[in-house]
Amino acid sequence: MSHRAPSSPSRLASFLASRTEEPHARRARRKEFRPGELLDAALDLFVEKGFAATRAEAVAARAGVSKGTLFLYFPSKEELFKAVVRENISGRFKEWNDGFEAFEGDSCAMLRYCMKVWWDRLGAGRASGITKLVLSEAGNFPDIAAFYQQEVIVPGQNLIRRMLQRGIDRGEFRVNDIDYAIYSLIAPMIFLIMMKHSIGACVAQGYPLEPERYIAAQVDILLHGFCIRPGAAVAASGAGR
Amino acid sequence: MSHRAPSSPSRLASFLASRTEEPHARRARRKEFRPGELLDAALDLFVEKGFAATRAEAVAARAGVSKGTLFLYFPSKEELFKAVVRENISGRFKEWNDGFEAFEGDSCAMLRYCMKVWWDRLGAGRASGITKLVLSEAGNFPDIAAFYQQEVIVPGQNLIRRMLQRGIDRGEFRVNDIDYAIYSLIAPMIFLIMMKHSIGACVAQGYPLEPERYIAAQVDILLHGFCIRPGAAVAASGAGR
DNA sequence: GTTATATTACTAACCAGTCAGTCATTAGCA
DNA sequence: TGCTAATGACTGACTGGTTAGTAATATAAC
Repeated sequence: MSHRAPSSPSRLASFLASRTEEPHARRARRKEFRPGELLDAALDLFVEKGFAATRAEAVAARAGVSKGTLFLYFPSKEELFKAVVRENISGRFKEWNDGFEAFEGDSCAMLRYCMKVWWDRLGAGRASGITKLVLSEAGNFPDIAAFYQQEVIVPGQNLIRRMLQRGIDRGEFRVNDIDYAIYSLIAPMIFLIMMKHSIGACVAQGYPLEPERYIAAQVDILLHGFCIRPGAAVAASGAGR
Repeated sequence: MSHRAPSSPSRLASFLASRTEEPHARRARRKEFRPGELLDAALDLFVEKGFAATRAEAVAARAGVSKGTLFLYFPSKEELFKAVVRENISGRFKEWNDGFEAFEGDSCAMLRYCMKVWWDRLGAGRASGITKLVLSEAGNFPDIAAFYQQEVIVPGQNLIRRMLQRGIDRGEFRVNDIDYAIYSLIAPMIFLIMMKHSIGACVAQGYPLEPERYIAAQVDILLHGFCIRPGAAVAASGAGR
């Protein structure tokens, strides 16, 4: 239990390092690695069980330390969670913004590209479970909701808005109500996240919802709604994948 | 606390009845009213706090009884929850099916009509909070998830599928992938529910998401994607509202 | 007075966060 | 090189508080 094998590359590195240096170290002093290992364990458990149902002791155990050590590095469960969000989501916005700024090509292709990038970099990984967690437990933890709102939701919506605005400015998108058109992109993403981390993950359905196929279907419909020349653009970008 | 004023019409009726019949009845025997009052209180609290965070004692207190009485009528918290679902959701499917069967008119109008009916009868009320709850806590309560799956999700998806099939059969909808087109309808509904009962309800945003406007925007985009003659149908049904 | 209904007090089990103490490590010294 | 003292990372029992469900007791209704 306390000497379980690590599952991620970064954890593997420090694990092997500690093994070779100190073959039996049950109480090894590894100050520099603890925060990262605790964050990694916390992400796993928060995604699996949610915030309220994740026990601090379980996080510590998964990181190979005792509960006391967890509270040595993070002042509370809530601060631990915020650190997980910063590590896995908000800290990566700059990279996504740069990718958006650098994009060249028509806006239909950009929309399709963004959905794919979103899935590859966020949706498909563990981090999307954080979004599910926040939506699920916002009502019971208003501080977390407010934190997530300003740290993730506001920047995310700004990015999508600028993407739509680019399409309008270039004369490629026909959008009546830009404030609500944003949700046409967000809703399918949120739904996919909920399916992946909720009902879809625990009920043995006959239909496991293939993400790529789902995204393709949603994007096709969105492009019919947004694009001024949908037929050409949809066919072109569809062939490009 | 135990004699708080009731907040819904049905509860008001039984409350007044008990007051006039028995002016001081602290321990009145009202066997026939208890289950309904408990279910009503449970719906309120489950929607407000979720399943895990709702305390059995709070449900009992809101219904004006002690905790022991709650367990006299429902063998466990989980059975109480299932009874709430039957009372508020699965018990109403027949009515919705009948409404669908009786619909006359083109399929674009039907799609628009169904979204509106869904919002008026389910989304706008307390019952939509149950859907949010199940999606939020499915992972921690697999029995509840399985129950909801067969009791609500399967019948609901069947209804939507038949609606799309009707559009295809009548030559009004162009749908490539009917299994995934279903999600194009479900995703905006689920997203709206999550906004209403999660982040949207607890964070003081500048944008409170007007449901009717949101639904109108989504339906317009869907009709552009589905309808074979979107221009005419969208304009016509849009004018009809 | 009997019975069905309702209450209260209880059990057993949880869990975040604390703190007094342990022990691996290292700095200082001979 | 070998010994001792000081450090601080780490531990786990403990506190104070929580809650689903039960059992003994009380009372309303007939």
